Amino acid sequence: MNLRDLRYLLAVVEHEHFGRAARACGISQPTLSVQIRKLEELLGVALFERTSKTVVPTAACARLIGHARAAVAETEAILAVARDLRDPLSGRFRLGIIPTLAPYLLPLIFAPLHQALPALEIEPWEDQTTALLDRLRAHELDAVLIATDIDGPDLVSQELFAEPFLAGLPPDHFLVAHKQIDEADLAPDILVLADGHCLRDQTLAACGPSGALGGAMRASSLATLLNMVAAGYGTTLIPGLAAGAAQDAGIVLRPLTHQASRTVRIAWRAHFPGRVAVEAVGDVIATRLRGFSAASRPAPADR
Amino acid sequence: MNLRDLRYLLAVVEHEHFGRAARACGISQPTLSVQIRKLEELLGVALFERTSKTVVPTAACARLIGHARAAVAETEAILAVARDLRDPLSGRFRLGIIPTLAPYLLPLIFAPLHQALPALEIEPWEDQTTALLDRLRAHELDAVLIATDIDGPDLVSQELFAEPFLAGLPPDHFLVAHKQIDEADLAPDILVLADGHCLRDQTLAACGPSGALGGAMRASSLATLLNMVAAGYGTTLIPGLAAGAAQDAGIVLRPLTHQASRTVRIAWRAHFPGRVAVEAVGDVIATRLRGFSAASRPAPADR
DNA sequence: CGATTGCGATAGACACAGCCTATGAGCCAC
DNA sequence: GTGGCTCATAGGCTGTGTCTATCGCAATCG
Repeated sequence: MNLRDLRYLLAVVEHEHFGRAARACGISQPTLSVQIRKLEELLGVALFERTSKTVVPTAACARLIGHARAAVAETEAILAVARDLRDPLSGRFRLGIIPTLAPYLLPLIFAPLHQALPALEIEPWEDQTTALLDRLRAHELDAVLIATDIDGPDLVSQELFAEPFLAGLPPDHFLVAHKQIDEADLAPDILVLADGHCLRDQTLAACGPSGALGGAMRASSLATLLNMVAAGYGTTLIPGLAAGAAQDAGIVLRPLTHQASRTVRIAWRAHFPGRVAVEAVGDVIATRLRGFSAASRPAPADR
Repeated sequence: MNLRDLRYLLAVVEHEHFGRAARACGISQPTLSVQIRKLEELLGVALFERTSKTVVPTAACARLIGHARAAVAETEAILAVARDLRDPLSGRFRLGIIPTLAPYLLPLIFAPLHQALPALEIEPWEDQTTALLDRLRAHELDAVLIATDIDGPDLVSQELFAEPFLAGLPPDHFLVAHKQIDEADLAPDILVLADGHCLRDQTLAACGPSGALGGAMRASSLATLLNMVAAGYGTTLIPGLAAGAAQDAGIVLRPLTHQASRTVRIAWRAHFPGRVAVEAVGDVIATRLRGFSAASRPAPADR
C-alpha cells in the first residue's frame, strides 16, 4: 500500500467523482480509476459503488477512511516537522566547555552568539576535557570548547583563538618587581589545579616540572587557585581570559618572557551532520575573540 | 514520500545498522542506503549520523519517528480493518421488507438466516414498496423484499418464491359453503388496504375493480384488515404467509379458482458490491420457502 | 428517436523509481 | 599489511504508475 493511494482514496471520498478527484490529485482520471481499483484488490474490499452517474463510498470504505486520514495527516506532520528542523542554525546546541574557560569565556560570547544565531539555543555543559570528549563521542554533546589537541580520527576541530598565559603573583612576591617574568622562574613555588584539568598540564609544560610544587596544593577550581595565589601561597599561570578575575582577586599580573599560551579550539564528531552550526558557532567565537591574544600581550599597543 | 520509506526509516532506527535493517526489510543494504539518503534529501534533514562503525539517529530523526510510527500503524490498521471487512457475508445487512410480508415472513427466515450466515447482522426495515426503493437507491438499504416487478436499470432483482392468495371470508359469509372460490366473486364486498400497499393493487388486479368496494374502507395494515374481515365487514385476498394469522383472527380461508398469487423477490442496486451477500440471503429465503406455494395450494398432496 | 454529453473502465505505450549485484572507500583488529 | 566489517556508489533491469486514446453505458436534448 502506498500513501499516494490513500490520498487518492480520500480525494474520491471527498469529491464522489473520479474526474474531479483526479484533477484535485493532479493526475488523469484513468490513472485514478486504476489505482483505486488496485487498492480495492489489495484490501479485498469494494471501496466505492460506481454507476455512470454516482460514486458512493461503501460501508467498508467508511470504516477505513478514518485511518487513511490519520496516516496522511501523520506524514504531513513529518514534512511539517522536517521543515521546521531544516535550518541547521536552529534548535538545541549542546556545547561542552572546560572549567578554566567557561566562566570567563561564556559571558563574552553569549550575547554575540544569540545575536548572530538567534534560533540556536546554546546549552553549555561544563566539565573537564576527557569527560567532554566522552560525552561528545556519546552524542550527548554537539561540540566542545577545549584547549588541547584532539586525538582520534572520529573527531575534528578548528582553532578559534590563542589564549596567552600571564604570570600570576601575590602582591608581595619578590618577582612583582620584574616587568616581565620568565616562565621557568615561576616553577619553584607554582600552584596548579587538580588532575584532569588541562590547565594543570599546560602550566607544568610551560614552567617545567618543579619537584617543589606543593603536593597537597592542587586547587579544584581556577577560582580557588586564584584566591590561594592572592593569599600568598604561591605563583601560577593565569589564562588570559581570567586576567580580570585574577586582578579582582588581588593578584598581580606580569607578561611572560616566552609568551606561553594555549590554543582554544572547537571540536565535534567528524560525521556530525550539524557541522555548519558548529562552524557558525566557532566563527562567532573567533570573531569575538579576534585580537584578544594580541591585545593582551604586552606588545604592539596598536589596539 | 512513501510508506515504504517510513518503514525503512523505522528499521534503521531500530537496528542502528543498515545491513541488519535491510535484512529485516527484505531488501539489500545498498537499496536501503539509497532510500534513506533520498528521504533525507526530501526532508532536507540529516536523519542519521553514520560512521563506519555506528549509525545513530540525529535529534531531528528523533523528532520525526513518532509520526512515522503513527503513520505506519495507521496503515497497518487499514489492512487489519480491511481483513475483517473482507468477508462479504459479514457485517450489517439492511434489508427492507414490505409490511404485508414482514410480520409473517420474518419469523420464518430469521433463524435460518442466522444459521446459514452467522456473521451477517440482518437489520430489517419495514415500509411500503416505493419508500423501500427510495431508500435502496439512496444507499440506505442493501436489499429489499418486495412483491412487485422493479423498474429502472439501476436495480436488479431475483425471484424468491410465489406466494399464493387465499380467499378470506367472515365465518358467516355465504361463500363459505363453497370449497373453492372464484376471485371475481369476492369483488362485490371486498376490502383492501390503503394506497401504497402493493397488496391493494394485487387484490384489485386479481378480483377486478369493483365499484362497490367501500371507499372509506381502506385498512392501514394487514392486521387491521384481517380483523375487519373477521368482524364481517367484507371479504379479502389473504397472502399465503398470513394464512395462519388470518385463521387465528377467525377468518375462513378458501382456495381460489384461478390460483391468484404474487411473486416475492429480492431487489438490490445493480452496482451494489455486496451482491454475493444479497444472493446468499435470497438463497436462504428461497430454500426456506421452497414448496411453500405448492403446499398451500389445495392440490397435489404429494408433500 | 438518434445525437450529444458526461461518466468510469479499459488498453497500450512510456518513463521513472526502486531494486539488484558488483565494487569502492573508510576504519579497525589481528 | 591484510582481512573483515561498515556504509556509499555505479550500472543495469524490472515493475508500476502514468499518460493518451478509446470504449461502453446512461442520461439528456433537439
